[in-house]
Amino acid sequence: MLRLSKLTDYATVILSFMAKNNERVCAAMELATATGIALPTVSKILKALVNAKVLISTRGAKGGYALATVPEKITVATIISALEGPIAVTECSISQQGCEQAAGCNISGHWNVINLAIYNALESVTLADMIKPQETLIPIASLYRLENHHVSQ
Amino acid sequence: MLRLSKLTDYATVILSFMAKNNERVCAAMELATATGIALPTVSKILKALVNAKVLISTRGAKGGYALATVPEKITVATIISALEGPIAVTECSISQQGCEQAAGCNISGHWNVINLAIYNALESVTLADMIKPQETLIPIASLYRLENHHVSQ
DNA sequence: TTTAAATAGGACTAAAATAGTCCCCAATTA
DNA sequence: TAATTGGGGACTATTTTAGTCCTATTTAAA
Repeated sequence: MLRLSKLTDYATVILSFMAKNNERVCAAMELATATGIALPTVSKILKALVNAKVLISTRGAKGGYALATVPEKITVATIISALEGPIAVTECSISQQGCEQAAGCNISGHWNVINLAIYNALESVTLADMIKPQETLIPIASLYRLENHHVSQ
Repeated sequence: MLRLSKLTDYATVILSFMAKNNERVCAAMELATATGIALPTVSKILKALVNAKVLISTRGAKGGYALATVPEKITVATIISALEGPIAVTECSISQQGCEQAAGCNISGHWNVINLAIYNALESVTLADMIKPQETLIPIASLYRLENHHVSQ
């Protein structure tokens, strides 16, 4: 299904909330309450986002988290990478030493093309876009193409 | 990491082999031998591809599997959908009834934009492309952007 | 008509990845 | 110095994925 993890999904919810309160420093507890996500989970996500330099943290009383930059500069690609590592659809795209199927497989170059296309798509949407009211909502009809290919497995 | 399943990866290897032997009907056993993937696993993948109408099967002695159409018409998006279901990065993109975070989350429309971008990328590469010798190999340098965002988690 | 070869379908087990929780430490402020 | 807040990492539980196996069905050929 080519799915993102739940944690990544949560991260966008948390970051969206923070973007709307742009100036403020938010404590993990506050974010947990605001989003309805359990505190330990929120903490885990925030730590990953700090490591990826998406957020800046302040320790101690009155501490908390704040966006490291403006929402316009935080891309979806960055958020996904922060929680899931590099964006690559196959293992062999990451480890440079090719796969065990080397005999039958010489298609890694093509996966790279696909990776790049996906990366560009993810890089083109920012946190600022995500908190916009959905004027840009796309017509339902165009989504049916996605469903057409579903096969119960 | 936004990763495809191993089975999907195997499927591209199997289909690539078949595309190169275009005319022939291949038995599961033959494909297992050619690709080095275990027979039961190959079988499972072939069944899914038949369900998705990517392959046509013939039962009985001298039976086997053949491509349902020319490699030019089999897209990566179709192959992925066959093994993993619809291409959608978040749960809420699939079930139309929104998520539990409804209060804090009104970004599903934006996920849909992302889904569509990814889908288009996957739809633009065909099985025929994948079996081409890699004249189109992209420069290593352009991939470094992907790695930059890696964060150990 | 029988036998062998092959797929269909689904149940089942094993392995791996993900999600979620918890604890103890470090830093900051009042 | 006490209270508050994040940092880091270990740990458990859950879910998903991978992989195997069994039985039925179909077909070609002996």
